Amino acid sequence: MTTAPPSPRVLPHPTRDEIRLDSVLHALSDPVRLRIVSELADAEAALSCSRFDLPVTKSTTTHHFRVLRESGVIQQVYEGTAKMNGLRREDLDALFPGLLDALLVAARRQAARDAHA
Amino acid sequence: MTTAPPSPRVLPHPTRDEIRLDSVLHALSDPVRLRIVSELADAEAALSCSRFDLPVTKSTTTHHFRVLRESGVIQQVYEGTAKMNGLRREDLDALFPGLLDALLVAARRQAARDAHA
DNA sequence: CCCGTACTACGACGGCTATCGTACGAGTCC
DNA sequence: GGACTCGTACGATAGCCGTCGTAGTACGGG
Repeated sequence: MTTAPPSPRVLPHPTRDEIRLDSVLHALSDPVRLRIVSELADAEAALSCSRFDLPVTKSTTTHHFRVLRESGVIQQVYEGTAKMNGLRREDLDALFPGLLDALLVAARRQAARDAHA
Repeated sequence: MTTAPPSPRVLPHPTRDEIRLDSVLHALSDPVRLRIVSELADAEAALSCSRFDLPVTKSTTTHHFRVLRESGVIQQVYEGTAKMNGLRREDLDALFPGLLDALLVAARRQAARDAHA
């Protein structure tokens, strides 16, 4: 058809220079997204979206992953039907040294406090 | 009078245990508030609200300071007509070691990038 | 006592956003 | 081709939030 058939199989990511601290913090200020990032960091490898057991529906999950991608926190690539997610650790460390690690430690501590409750 | 005379001169703060990472990150995800925290860290001493030159009205300023206080990021005490603000560095460092420093460095780097733009 | 300064309280408004359901497209496997 | 899985797009909804203006309170000084 006349309709341009733009294969939406490639996803837009911000370049390293386009990553903004405000956006990163906003992305991480949601409990669901913080949890995603924590699990991703523990995995040390790219995970498909469906590998996460989140307390929201699939629609909402898609939304959260997009927020993380558009803020530059994660990288997403299609692999067959699955979409693999990986932390953009290099970029984040280069831009904001120590921040990601501190955030991950903080998230772990908060989770521990919550468990003890 | 019969009216309980609750001197509103003392402000409610969360205890250290009540400080939540989600709330802290949310508080810091606003550019205005991040800027307040940066200036506060540079000052190394308590500052009155009016010491800040922010691009919002006084009403909004009050709002932002309240968010920071209620999330546990800053401490506020009245001193005459002024309200002095200080970072809760000890509490934050105890709860989330390294986080505040990493955030301050990140904020400084982001500001530098913005200036070069 | 009156005024000025510092900050607050309240209400309003517009915009963002987390959530969902449903309908759909892209790949894989039989 | 047909069915199944993974993920998307779109619309709707409800709640939160940043912003403001105005009116008001608390404190200190003349």
